Amino acid sequence: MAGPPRKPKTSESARAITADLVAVLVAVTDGEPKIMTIAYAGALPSGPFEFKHRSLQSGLRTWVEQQTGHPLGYVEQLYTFADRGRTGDAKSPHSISISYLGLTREDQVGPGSEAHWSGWYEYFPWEDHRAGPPALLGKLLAPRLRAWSKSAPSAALQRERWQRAAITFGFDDREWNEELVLQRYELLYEAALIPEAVRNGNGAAPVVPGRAMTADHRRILATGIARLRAKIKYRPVVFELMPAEFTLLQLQRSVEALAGRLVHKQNFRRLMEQQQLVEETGAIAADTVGRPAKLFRFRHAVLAERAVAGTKLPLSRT
Amino acid sequence: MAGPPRKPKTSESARAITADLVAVLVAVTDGEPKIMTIAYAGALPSGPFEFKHRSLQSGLRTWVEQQTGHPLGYVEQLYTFADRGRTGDAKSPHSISISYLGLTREDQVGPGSEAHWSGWYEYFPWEDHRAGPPALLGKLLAPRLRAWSKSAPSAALQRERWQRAAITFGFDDREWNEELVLQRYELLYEAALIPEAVRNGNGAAPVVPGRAMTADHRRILATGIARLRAKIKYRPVVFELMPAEFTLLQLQRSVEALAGRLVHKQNFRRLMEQQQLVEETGAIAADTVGRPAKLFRFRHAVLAERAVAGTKLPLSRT
DNA sequence: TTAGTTTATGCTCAGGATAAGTATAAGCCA
DNA sequence: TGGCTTATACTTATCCTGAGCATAAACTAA
Repeated sequence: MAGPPRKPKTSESARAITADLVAVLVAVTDGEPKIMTIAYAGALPSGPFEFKHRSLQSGLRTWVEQQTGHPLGYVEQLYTFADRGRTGDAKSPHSISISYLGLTREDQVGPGSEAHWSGWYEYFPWEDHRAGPPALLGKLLAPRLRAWSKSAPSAALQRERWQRAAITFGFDDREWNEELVLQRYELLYEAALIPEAVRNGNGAAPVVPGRAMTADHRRILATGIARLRAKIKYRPVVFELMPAEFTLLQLQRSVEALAGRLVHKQNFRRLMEQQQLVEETGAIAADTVGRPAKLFRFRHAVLAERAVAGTKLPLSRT
Repeated sequence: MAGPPRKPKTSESARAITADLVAVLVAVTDGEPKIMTIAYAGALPSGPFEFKHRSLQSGLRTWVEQQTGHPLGYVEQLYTFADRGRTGDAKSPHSISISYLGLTREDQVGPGSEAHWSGWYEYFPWEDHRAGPPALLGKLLAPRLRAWSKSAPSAALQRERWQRAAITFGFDDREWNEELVLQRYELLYEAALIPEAVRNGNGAAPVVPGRAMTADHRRILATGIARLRAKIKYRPVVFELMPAEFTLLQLQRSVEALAGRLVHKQNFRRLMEQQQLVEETGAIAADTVGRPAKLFRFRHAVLAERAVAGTKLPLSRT
């Protein structure tokens, strides 16, 4: 091991990169899904990963808790991105983004910082089907995507494009699949219908409603929403977004907020009951309209009792 | 923007790290699931991520194809790890590992290199339930885990430990859940029953069968197996592991190899049929025992026809 | 006081999916 | 020819799921 001191390995530094942590922090307030944003709602909170952190996850928790002043509950890794030119500057240090999904409650977040809660449907207006398919789907997206399909060089490609659009957006009487958030975003990106896709010049292409974000943050957000929409169907994660006590309707509204579609009330209750995910607190909800509802709490025991709790959602077809 | 030339930002380099790509490459040959290994079956293939690669995924494809001499089919990101001390050497450059799952066929892999195909149940003997629960489950694992449970400081903790063991391994007449590969590995790790957990000194603790791997490669493998076992149930990915033409029994055997458990033959065929995942080639399989079977091929059209193809598996309870 | 509105909660029903079993067909080989 | 193996068709019982009907319990406006 002894020997002449060596020069620092500069060849190594050619491969050196930096790592950023990006968080999709979700809360549901008054039946609306929110995400934490910075930079005037134009970016997701992110910070550098430093090696004083024990692990990626603890690094994320550390700075999120610094920013929000409150411990983070459920955390799950989403995806790692590292496309060259992500930052648009070839000279800038190359960076890898490791994204996470985190669940909290809005009222747990302290003041200060530039953090801000934004409704997530501001970024994806076409994803909210709680009041039926949004008008912009048929009025705006369908014709634009049809035009994009027609612009393909061959007839086969034209059909393929429209088929993809129809499947992901539920055109031509197909069913709406709320989990295809990312596929829809990527299709719109490919069709150059959103600002991120036409950012670097290329003229001002026609653009569809929905707020944009820096870099690929909106793509990360789409990934997070898709993951969460899939997860609530087989894991009891909704409860991370609920207060300690809640009525079944409040719980249902939260699920509907995330899924972007309505569920059948009676079936939803039947499911909650037979899976024993909740238990009555004995109290009755105050300040409500209509017949008073029982208050419930999450049965934390289920997490220990079974490994996978199938929290199926009775989604309405209408 | 003009001004005196600045010194290179050495403060930045404090955060500099390197990124490695690690691959779980899966094939199924003669009804046995295999993974590609290097270093005498003691490590997963891995390589540095360099920024000449356009993206993480293309970086992976590039060096996998260099090593195996054949293009890679299905690829999916698994997880990104970055725990400090992963390498055990605090002075070594900090590194992030981004792991991928890739599906191929063994016969597509060219010669040369130190690559080698190993049966994945060599690393996880307790995961193969095709011939019923392995003997070592009741004979070895149950008593060891029972002892570990008993060694907990409090009665409550003791109960909790055994409950976790029982749930993940299916003790006490619980059902075996083939998807909990990672949870089982991590439990054994926590109980210090596998070499990786007692590697850094700590004396020679009792150890359970199953080949170990360098660093956290066996954990990554467990992640990959778990992901694949979950995925075959709702996405038609098995076909990536099959030759162009196959009999339904061969297809079934591949699924069973991955899932580590048997499926009901008649129901399996019904499912394949009604989901229209395969179509007859018209030919009949040669060199078989028993009644000759029709040959089938994957209907690639389904990938375009629907977004999510529910390839449910009719798993046997017996 | 009553009709109307809102939410809560109990119950039924039909269709589909699923697990499992029975039965028969079609090859081979001793 | 009988026995073995695999292929393939069909049946049955059960459970899950979506959907709707009906009733209860509060409030409010006429």
